[in-house]
Amino acid sequence: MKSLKEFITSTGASSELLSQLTSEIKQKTVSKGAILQTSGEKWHRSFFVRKGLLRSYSIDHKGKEHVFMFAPEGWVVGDIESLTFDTPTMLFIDALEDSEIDIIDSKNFKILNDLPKEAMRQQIDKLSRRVSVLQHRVLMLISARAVDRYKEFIKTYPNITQRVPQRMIASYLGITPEALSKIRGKITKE
Amino acid sequence: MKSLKEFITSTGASSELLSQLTSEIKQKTVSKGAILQTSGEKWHRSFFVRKGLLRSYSIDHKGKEHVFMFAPEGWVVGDIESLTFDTPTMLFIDALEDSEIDIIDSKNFKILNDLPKEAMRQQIDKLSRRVSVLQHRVLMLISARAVDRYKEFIKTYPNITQRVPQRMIASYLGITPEALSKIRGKITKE
DNA sequence: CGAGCGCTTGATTGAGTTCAAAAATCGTGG
DNA sequence: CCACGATTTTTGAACTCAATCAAGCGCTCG
Repeated sequence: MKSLKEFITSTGASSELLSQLTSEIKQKTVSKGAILQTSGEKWHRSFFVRKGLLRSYSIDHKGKEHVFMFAPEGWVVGDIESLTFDTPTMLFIDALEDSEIDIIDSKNFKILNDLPKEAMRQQIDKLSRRVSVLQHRVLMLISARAVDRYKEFIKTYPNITQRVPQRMIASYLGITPEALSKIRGKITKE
Repeated sequence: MKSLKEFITSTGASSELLSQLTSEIKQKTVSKGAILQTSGEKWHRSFFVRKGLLRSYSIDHKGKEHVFMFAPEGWVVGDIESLTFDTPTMLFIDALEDSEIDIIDSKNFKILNDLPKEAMRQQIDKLSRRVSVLQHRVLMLISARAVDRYKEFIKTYPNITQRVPQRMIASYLGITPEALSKIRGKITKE
């Protein structure tokens, strides 16, 4: 997977800007289980996944985890809310596999506003894609039964389905691991 | 409420660009119940609400409506998915009140890419806010009971709560009108 | 090799749905 | 401005899907 810097280079950023980025985007290797972000604080960084798999999730007042998203190769994960509005995040981020990541901190995020228009256009495009995905997920959550949400998930993310424990998929779908297990049982009988 | 054009003027767009916008952003008055967009087709326009209240929603295979969002004054509503990826939309849009709107069609959306950086930055900001809102909603949907989702809703959108029929709020929350009615009954008893 | 973690399976409980019907509210024509 | 029909909300009973609680199995990794 290309690094974030390579992506940005392709947008025609000035070499001056690129050298700034070089010094501020840190490449890092993390091992499975590593926690990259905890809730309750203001975090001003996002993670670009070059290799591996990250996850963001919240923990409710009962101590229950709720998976917000999985981020495989090429994805960016972070808390746009905390980042954009400078509020404490609700999200934890950890590594589900040994991963290679680029860490983009908020200074860079401000730099992103000095990027060429093409890079901004890409940013708009990425955010639009994100909105689409979330829109789709909201509609599924308010309109479809657990079975159908699961079927949709394995169809949309067959790759992730293989790499992630069932209980996390259940969490992503908004149901308990037991419920998902039973759903799977019924589906395979069909 | 300022018109969309006024917003764009404030970003320092060239007068040339503005005259283009003048000819392409159509101001319109629609009355309650008017349907502005239907699903199944590719629509390349968004609606900026200057006054009134719009709603976007999907209809499932059983003919049931599912409210995706409410758009009061100052909001933009449309299907970013259809718009960005040129796919048929799943969303209907209609007017819940007599409304004054600016219609931005996809040509203008392309023009938006020729806007000053400041306007693009605003676009990024708006999309980020949208992502935040959706993120929050997803987390509520997968982690909270109907009661708490409702309490959150009236806290976040007290204004909309007054202007919209219960059944649509129920739909937005992903529950039936009957369930919401019972929840309200219990809450007021407390 | 065993302890713990994750998945399964079953029994029970509870939140929310469905169906039905009454009560309240809204909108419209007269 | 009132009255009436239509829509919306409320209430209730029976049911269903998914949560909770609990126990057993299979893996793996320490």
